[in-house]
Amino acid sequence: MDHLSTTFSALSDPTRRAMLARLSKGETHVSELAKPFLKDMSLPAITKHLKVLESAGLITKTRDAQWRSCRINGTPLKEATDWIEQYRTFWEESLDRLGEYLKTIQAEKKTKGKKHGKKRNG
Amino acid sequence: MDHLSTTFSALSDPTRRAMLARLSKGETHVSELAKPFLKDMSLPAITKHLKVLESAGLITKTRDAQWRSCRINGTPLKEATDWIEQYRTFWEESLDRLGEYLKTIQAEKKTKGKKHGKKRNG
DNA sequence: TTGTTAATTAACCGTTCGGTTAAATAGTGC
DNA sequence: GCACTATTTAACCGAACGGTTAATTAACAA
Repeated sequence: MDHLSTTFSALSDPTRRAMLARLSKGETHVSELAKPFLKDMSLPAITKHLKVLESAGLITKTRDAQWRSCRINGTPLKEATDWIEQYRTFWEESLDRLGEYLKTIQAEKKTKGKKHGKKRNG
Repeated sequence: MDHLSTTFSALSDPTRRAMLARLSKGETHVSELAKPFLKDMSLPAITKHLKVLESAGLITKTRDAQWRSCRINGTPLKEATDWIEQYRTFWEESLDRLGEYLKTIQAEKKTKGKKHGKKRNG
């Protein structure tokens, strides 16, 4: 699988995004990182999620005695955001269109207001 | 599946990203959009990909006689990029670290330069 | 060396994914 | 109505996904 696909795929799971959210507040070892999720799933499940994040390059693990410390790595996120960025016009454009639309109905309201002798905001 | 997961999942396939790339150059109907992919897969496969993009809200389809015209919609991309944005520090931080590193080796070079009577840029 | 804790691996299971082929639906035009 | 084009749906298939439990590895500590 290509790099970008791996990144987006890794980000497409809420558990993994929650893990990144936790790691954004600081480095931790697996069992501490696991705590909030152990109500919902087993430790092996967590190991798997971490492996997905790691092979996407979104985290790195360092051995610290019997603990594995996890740290977030932003590089793939930058690549993802750079890819999305090329489509920026498509959400700014629609905001523009929304602006146009609002102007249009505003104009219509004014016209109707005049017709019906009703007026709003000048 | 939550909105963000659906979006990232839709973006995690290279065929679908290629389709968005094509659509970013303008609206087209399915069969024209399909052309570059028909070497690699069948039309039903393309229908499926388009359905994934559509249910993620990344495209909208409008009926035009017997053709379905596809148009890109940026809104989910904005949501995705907004989510990623909160991690910006994690790639800028590493660039900072790179900066620090460069300054360090620059300083070292200067020292060495003085030692060897070599100097660069003042 | 034996026990304890941390984490992973192995083997398995149901569901989803990305593809296929064949059939069905829908609109155009003679 | 019939043929043609555009597109989707149905049914199926193997591989990948997200989870499980049980067993294994690895480091520390008594």
